[in-house]
Amino acid sequence: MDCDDGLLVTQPVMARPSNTAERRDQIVDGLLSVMATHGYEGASIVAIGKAAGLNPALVHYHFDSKEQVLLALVERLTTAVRARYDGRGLDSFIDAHLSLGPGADARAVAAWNVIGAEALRQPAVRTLYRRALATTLHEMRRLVTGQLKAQGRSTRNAGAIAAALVAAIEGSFRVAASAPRLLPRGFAAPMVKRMAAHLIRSEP
Amino acid sequence: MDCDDGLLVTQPVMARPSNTAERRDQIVDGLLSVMATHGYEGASIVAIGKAAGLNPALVHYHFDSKEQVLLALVERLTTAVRARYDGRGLDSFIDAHLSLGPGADARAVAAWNVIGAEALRQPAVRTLYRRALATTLHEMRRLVTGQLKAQGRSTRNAGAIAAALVAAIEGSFRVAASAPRLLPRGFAAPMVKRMAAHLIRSEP
Amino acid sequence: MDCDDGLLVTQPVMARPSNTAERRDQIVDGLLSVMATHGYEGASIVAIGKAAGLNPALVHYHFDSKEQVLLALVERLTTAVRARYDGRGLDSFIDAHLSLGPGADARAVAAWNVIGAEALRQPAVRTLYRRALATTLHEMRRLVTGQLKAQGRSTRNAGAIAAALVAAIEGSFRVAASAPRLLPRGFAAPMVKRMAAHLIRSEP
Amino acid sequence: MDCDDGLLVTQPVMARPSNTAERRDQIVDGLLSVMATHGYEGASIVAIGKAAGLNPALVHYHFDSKEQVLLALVERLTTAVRARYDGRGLDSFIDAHLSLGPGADARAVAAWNVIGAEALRQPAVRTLYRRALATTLHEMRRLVTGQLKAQGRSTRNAGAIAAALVAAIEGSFRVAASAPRLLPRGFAAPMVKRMAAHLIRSEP
DNA sequence: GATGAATGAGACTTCATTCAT
DNA sequence: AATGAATGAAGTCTCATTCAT
Repeated sequence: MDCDDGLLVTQPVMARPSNTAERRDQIVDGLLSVMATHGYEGASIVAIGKAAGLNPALVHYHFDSKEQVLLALVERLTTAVRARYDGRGLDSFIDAHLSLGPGADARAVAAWNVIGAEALRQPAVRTLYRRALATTLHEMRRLVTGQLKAQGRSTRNAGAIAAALVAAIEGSFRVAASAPRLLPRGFAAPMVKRMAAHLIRSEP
Repeated sequence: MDCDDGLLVTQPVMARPSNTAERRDQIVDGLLSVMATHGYEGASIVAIGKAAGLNPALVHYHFDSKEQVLLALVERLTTAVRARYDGRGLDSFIDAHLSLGPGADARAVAAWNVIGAEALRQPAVRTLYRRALATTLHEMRRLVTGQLKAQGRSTRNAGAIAAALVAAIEGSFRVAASAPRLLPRGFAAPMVKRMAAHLIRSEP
Repeated sequence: MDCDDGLLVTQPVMARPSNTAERRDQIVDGLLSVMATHGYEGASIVAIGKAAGLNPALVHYHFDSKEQVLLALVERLTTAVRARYDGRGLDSFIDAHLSLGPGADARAVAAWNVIGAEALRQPAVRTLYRRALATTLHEMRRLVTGQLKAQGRSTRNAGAIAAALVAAIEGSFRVAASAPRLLPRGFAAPMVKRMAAHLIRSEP
Repeated sequence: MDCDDGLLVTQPVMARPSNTAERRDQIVDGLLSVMATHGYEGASIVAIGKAAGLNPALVHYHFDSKEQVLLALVERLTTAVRARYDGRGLDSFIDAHLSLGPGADARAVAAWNVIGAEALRQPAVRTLYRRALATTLHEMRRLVTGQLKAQGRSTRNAGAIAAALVAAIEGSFRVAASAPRLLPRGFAAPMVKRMAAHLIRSEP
């Protein structure tokens, strides 16, 4: 039988199991909810706490600042998109972004718009947001170039085509979040995929 | 002793000529500038005043509230787009929105994104923003339907095509405002026009 | 009769006379009072406002931050001492610091102690506090050296003598503020002057 | 199975040997360190814990409140001075306070200043601080009176002389803590001893 | 019209303290 | 004894708005 003589007792036993990961998730989710419906200005710490079902002061126990919560949310959203993409080509990539399947989340779409606006104000957010856009643009261009080459076409306009497709995706979020009732249901993914096909096919 | 030279006879004697219209313009322009660079949260009354070169207290002399300034800005932006459209068809409509000519205003593009986000929080803004989107969608659909008919095609998908084109326009704003250096210069208008042509031509 | 044609009307008339100087004085005085009795931690903005008879929010209208108020107080105290010194020699210098005359202010004495402690925490306070000490030390040394020379004595120890005298002065504040009832009234100035005379006279 | 080797038989079986005394010392030392460099405001429980190398929550296990830690520190400092005094006369008493020997501790000097300021705010601290001052004053007066009598002089001014000497001691702390580089090294003890000798010798 | 001052509400954040493991 | 989590109070500061000149 092991006899602990107390010499290593200073940092043992994990007196209380940590639930930080879980709580952080809750809080980020609270921010997501509030932001999707009330914008970033409306997302006060108190509101976040309420949405998360937690005491507002806990937010600052698990995050250093409100900005950190927002950054965590940005990462969650970008990670989620990446997770939906299975690497199987342009159409799949578009679908992953427009999230037509069960992963669809209206809150995420609305929040993404708010983040785009908040990127103006908070340099750290801007950095993450731009990085996300850059990553998307880069991958889109790679996929477009691939298809162009496969069809023996010029890749001169690959950049512009990729940019236009990303714009169409981002714009679909915008429009969908702001005026959901004005739009045909599920118009986005098929249309963007058609756009992609046409733009590629019409290159020389 | 009368110092008024009498040219402005509709004003009561001794009164200064009203400069309200001019001041309101200055203030709205101040909001536009600040919002484009610091978001709506960063657009305090003091900041607006500074950007407008006016004493901040004047803002509340000429507007009842900060929200009123924002509404005036929304109207100015939508009016400007409408003014650029000469009514000569789909391409002209797209150009008017993507404002490639001398009317281009990076501030307006950025501000429009912020307004889209702020629409979540302020019902009055939401109303104007949705109305602007609805107007654009409606006109776009009219133009698309016109071209489809002119080419003897089905108009069943006119709504989805219009929505996709508007999304591409709005998305171009978004992407352009957030990551101007990642994009080919002036990619937007030609690409969206190509998209429009292809989508229409591929309808049965 | 002068007829103002309105061209220079943009920044005229001083619509409302500024009372900032007066208010700032009130606020600094409020801090002085609170700090003397409740230390710096007890000097919340609300407490300062109450002591000054002003709305607490006004503090931030007239000062950028609480630290600025403290800095203004430090400057007021050092200026007051300098103002009491008429430049007439060592004894006069000592009297100016120990403020035996009508300029005496128990609050200032207590506050000076608190400032000395707060200098540890706030670099800006530390800078001012040290500068004040340095100025006093420098002048004290000049005066001591003058007397030593006048008496044909070595000035080798002038620095140590000056330091000891300044220490005695500062210590008198400390002791007086903390235990006023334990001390003989008005003991400080005569004793420090006697110390000065003796230390000088006993140099070789 | 018993792991306790039985050496600490006064403890209940299986219990850890108490380390409370040691932990309390660590915590008091943590406060001393933090307070010397960051003042009392900067001495949060977290900061104390970090300085002590302990989990912050332990502070409240070993002390009822933060104030109790401060009181323990005050007692430690006063006890230390008393311990350095060997009861052999005025010079020895002065040396004990100015702690020129190996007992010197810059942290203690700085902390003592902070305690003097904090005495304004916390009645319990004030009590201890005043008691310490009173004890020092009382002993100093006893020593001064003794020397005066031994030299056949009037003891009328003994109180003022003692007060001035205590002031010089306390002031040396102040000045030393705030502007160490402006002062001749080790100036304090010799100068105060010289002051004492002169003041006594010049009494009638 | 113009402007300095004033105010009440509310934001984020820190912190001593208590609780639960 | 030790430690992660939780909480309520309070602090500084910002801001839209109103007031007074």
